[in-house]
Amino acid sequence: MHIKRPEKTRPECIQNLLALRDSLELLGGKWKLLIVLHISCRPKELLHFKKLEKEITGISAKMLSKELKILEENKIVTRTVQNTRPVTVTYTLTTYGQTLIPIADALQQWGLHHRKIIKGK
Amino acid sequence: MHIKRPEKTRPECIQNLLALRDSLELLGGKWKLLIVLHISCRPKELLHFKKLEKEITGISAKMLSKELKILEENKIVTRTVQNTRPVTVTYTLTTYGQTLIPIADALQQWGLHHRKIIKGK
DNA sequence: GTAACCACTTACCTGGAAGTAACTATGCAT
DNA sequence: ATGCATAGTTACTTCCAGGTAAGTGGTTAC
Repeated sequence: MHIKRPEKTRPECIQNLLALRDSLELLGGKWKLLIVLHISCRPKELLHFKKLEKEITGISAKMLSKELKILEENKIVTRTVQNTRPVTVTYTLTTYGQTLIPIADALQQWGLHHRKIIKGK
Repeated sequence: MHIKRPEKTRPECIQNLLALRDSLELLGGKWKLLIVLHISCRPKELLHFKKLEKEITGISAKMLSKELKILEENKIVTRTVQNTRPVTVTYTLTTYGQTLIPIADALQQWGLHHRKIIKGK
């Protein structure tokens, strides 16, 4: 008699869809992962507020400020005031925030591939 | 003499931020990754439109229909009309769509962890 | 013939995401 | 005292993702 293979239903993954909702709620917007990836990619000299604003094409000071505040509240970035003149503020990823890098990278790679599939077609 | 270590700036990743924007534009909404994960987790019998609508808590027929259409246009899901009475329509992930599963899983895991860090605190 | 089921679609509406522009506060330079 | 730089904030506005509710078209069951 033929033993039925279990359907590959991955039941474990369904239980915690709330977790995916949480992630999407926090990170699903237009800017947050972009900011995280930017910070992860840049040398220290480019992590000032003004530099980020210039380098992240299209973002406004208002959005950058707002998003950074949320990221800070969620322990993803650290805000550090430097005693330069005029004062500058640098933003860096926390160790915890660095756990987002593989995810952002993966999404980026996927997007790169997707371009070829969809737009290159 | 001490040899200076290169800053870990990962310059390669900055070039293609457009790709991340693309991914976020397509997948950054409230429902798409949730739908993908749902389809990936469910046995065939639960992949009908009506079943999906019931199982994905909070989604409306309108949103489900709209999102599935976009996913189909992007070659992520396949729409199959079954000749049952009344006709049912099943949605499955394409091979290409399956490349999103690791990403959705990773985001889900991250969200699970994040709950503990932020809300459990 | 009417009621029920499936798979949507259409019309209408609203809250919040996001944009623009101007403004604040602080300190330095000339 | 005027101008410039950093790091934001505030006020005003627009737009659209997403919600609600009702309707459509096809088929079967009674």
